[in-house]
Amino acid sequence: MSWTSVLCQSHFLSLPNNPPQSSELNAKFNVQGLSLLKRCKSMEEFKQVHAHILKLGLFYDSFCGSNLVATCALSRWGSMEYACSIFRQIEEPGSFEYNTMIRGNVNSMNLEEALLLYVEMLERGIEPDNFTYPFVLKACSLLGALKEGVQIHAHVFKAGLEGDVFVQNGLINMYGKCGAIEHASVVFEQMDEKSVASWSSIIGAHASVEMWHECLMLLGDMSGEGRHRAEESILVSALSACTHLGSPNFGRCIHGILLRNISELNVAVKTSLIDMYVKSGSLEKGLCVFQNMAQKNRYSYTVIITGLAIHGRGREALSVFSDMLEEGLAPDDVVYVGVLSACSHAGLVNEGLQCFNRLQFEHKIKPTIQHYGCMVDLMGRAGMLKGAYDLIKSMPIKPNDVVWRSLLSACKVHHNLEIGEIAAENIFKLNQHNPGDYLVLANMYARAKKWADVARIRTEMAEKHLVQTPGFSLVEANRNVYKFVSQDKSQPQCETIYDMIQQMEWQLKFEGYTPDMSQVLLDVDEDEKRQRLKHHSQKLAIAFALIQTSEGSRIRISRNIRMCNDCHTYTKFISVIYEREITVRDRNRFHHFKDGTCSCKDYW
DNA sequence: CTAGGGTTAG
Repeated sequence: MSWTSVLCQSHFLSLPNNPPQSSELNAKFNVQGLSLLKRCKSMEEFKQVHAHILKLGLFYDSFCGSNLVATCALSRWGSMEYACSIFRQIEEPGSFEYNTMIRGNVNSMNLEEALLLYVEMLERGIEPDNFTYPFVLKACSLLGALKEGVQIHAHVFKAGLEGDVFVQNGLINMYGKCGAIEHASVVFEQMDEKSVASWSSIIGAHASVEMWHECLMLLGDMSGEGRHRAEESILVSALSACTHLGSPNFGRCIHGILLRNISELNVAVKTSLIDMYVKSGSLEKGLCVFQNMAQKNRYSYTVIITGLAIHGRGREALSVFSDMLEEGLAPDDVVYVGVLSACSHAGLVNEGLQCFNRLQFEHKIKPTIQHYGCMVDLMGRAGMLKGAYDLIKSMPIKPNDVVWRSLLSACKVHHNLEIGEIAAENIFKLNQHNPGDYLVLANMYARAKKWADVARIRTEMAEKHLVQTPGFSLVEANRNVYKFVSQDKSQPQCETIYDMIQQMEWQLKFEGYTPDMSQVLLDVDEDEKRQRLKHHSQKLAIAFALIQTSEGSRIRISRNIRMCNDCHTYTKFISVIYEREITVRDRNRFHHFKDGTCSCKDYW
């Protein structure tokens, strides 16, 4: 039996021990050896084949050698170290060998190594080609190495490859990941022939620097061109844009596109969908998608837990969290932010404290500033002001304005001027000068009848030219969004709205509502205060929606700032009197008013 | 004669 036929029988263990003598046989061996190589299914098997080839003295055939490296570097079971050791034995590696090694290193995230190989290649006078650049660019993008990326871009020009579509895509990604979005756009715009990958890259790049509006514009441009159909990755970026822009209508359109074009949505897409629905107010839709997911991962659990949290459904959030642990998924810091904020929004003090302990001691996560923020919030809302303050003082990281602001607003709710002053002072010390914080402090002084301090704060505000951003409420009706500010008279139906307010007021009184003026900051008499309170933006928006939308339909309102206590109570009454579900979204969470109660259980 | 190119969520 000749040795070649033994080889053809495919088992390397039957390789002969005597190397063939003639060069013709040697060449034949390479063909057989190669097919053998390619059939390897594990590193173990591969090493044995390799040993045999070495023993047969056939290694230095460059074709076979290259394939050895390629197989070892690129297959799923490959080992980069081993590939490297073979690579280093090749006397004159060419661009194929370097490309292979660079790619293998990028795949296994040895990014610096990949770049070093690229440099070595240049030093040895080996010309990188159109397959080299996409990989080294990817290494730069994963490293966020803008400086190196720019250099490589220069090399691309020198090599005359700036028109290669794959190189261009690589450049767009590299610039995008390094945050140099203008450069990414320049490359993109200069492309003659854009591929779907180019669109995906440029849209993803805009998403990664949070240019949400541009994301959606680009998607529009792409569809307008009509040459490429949006694929999953693009739509994930677009969904994320909708979520951040709070644009549920557009989000629903994208859901439609997905359903029409893609048969089975992947985990990433479903996760973005859930996030979009939940953050734009449709918790139920989000839950529905979540429950229909065959496989879930950390991301999916995070969005649903965070979603339940912002809707005030703390208990359910905790139960989903325990499902997650039961599934064997390890929680990370982000999931815990969701869990803790769920506790804080729902007033689950003991559970929150317990989770904070588990996070540190069971799951060995170092609490971040956000976790501390949640805990301060949790304790503060529950009236444990001293505890919250002590926690801040004991933090191993420097507290930021967000943490102090949580404490400040807790002090406002629980009327603790002493700690409130400390909190405010610390915010100002961080060079944060938000009119809102000054006003909260002024309000607390006013309540304590410390008029001199009120005046002092007001002068300070004037000196710093701080003007409070006016609160507004957005409401959807007749497929349009209408904006109301307090005391708004700019709407054409203004009179009807104010008449409606009168009518509502009458009914409210009948049901036992009394205006709560404690949060009106203006220095005016009681009558004037009462008058002002009546026409807060949210009330105008509700009146408008009651007139404009069909009976029994849900009213959705978005606000830029928290609503005052009075608007909260008022809306509860309206929900029962007019039999409407009303959803109000403020900066942090959703309030669902129904049958006279709010999902936040007056705890927000 | 060889391998190979982009991207996705909290």
